[in-house]
Amino acid sequence: MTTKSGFVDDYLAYLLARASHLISSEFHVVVEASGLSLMAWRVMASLSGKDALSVGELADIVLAKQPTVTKLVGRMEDAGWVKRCDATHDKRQSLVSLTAAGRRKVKPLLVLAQTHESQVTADIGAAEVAQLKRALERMIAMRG
Amino acid sequence: MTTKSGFVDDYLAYLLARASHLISSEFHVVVEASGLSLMAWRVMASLSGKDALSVGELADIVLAKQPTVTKLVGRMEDAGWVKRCDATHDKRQSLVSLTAAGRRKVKPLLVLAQTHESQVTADIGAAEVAQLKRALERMIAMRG
DNA sequence: ATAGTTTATATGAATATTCATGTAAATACA
DNA sequence: TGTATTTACATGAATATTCATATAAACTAT
Repeated sequence: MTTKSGFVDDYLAYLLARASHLISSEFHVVVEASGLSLMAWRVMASLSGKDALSVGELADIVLAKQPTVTKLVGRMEDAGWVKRCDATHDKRQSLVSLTAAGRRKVKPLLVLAQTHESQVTADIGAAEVAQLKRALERMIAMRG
Repeated sequence: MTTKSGFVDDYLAYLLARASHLISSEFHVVVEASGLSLMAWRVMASLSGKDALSVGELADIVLAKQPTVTKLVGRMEDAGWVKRCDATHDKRQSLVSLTAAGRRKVKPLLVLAQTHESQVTADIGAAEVAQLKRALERMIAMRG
């Protein structure tokens, strides 16, 4: 059931939060089926492209606080999905990267994420989604 | 700094999460200045229009799990912002409503939220925001 | 009405997040 | 260069969230 509430209904911040939650939740089912948390998935997806990212960069990307990411990465390290190494140029930084096992783990999820997005796009309309993305990107670029 | 990452960059779920987080964070500063958590603000904003909402309805609206809301409402009750009463028709339900103090507390925030949204709209463009809202509403209506 | 099922909320234990702070490395500048 | 400041990360304590489950009320079908 989708309950409507007076104030929040037409409030941009709420519409964004609700739409985000909705889309994430759908894929969350797939993610959890593979034994990862939503946050762990975000970390691994973020690392997939790159060679490595610092804890601070990861925190920015996955929208969590630094201590949260430090501990999340610790758990993921224990699980064997990521590894850390100290940066050579800036020895304060802790660089996080996927292990071979991590890459194997996340690979099918990247495909499934694309599939999910394609389904959303099919439901809503390619033009509409493209427009929505542009609007979101502009918003992020402008205020981020 | 806004770090970009290969995969997540153009991923709809991520753009939504990032935009949502961005907008919420901006207003979060205002909310915290008044001594409320983001979740407490959501609850109080949701209750502002209505006479009362059940714990389940609130959980749906504020995008949290039911036990989370039960405990959040408990804390807010201790703080004096909301009160509970048992529903007459369905005695399983616990109906939550704002106290007089809660209404006084949230009233200025509702105004500030409008102000904030107006600022975002001014920055991004009224037409663009209207279009964005429509897209989000359709998405929510279709898949919610 | 009765038994079985579903639904709404509460609660304790486990887990995750956050705040405040500490440490060490980098940077600024006197 | 030496000292002050800032930055990046880690960590322990406090807080919040979630999972699993319990309870009680409402429905369903007989």
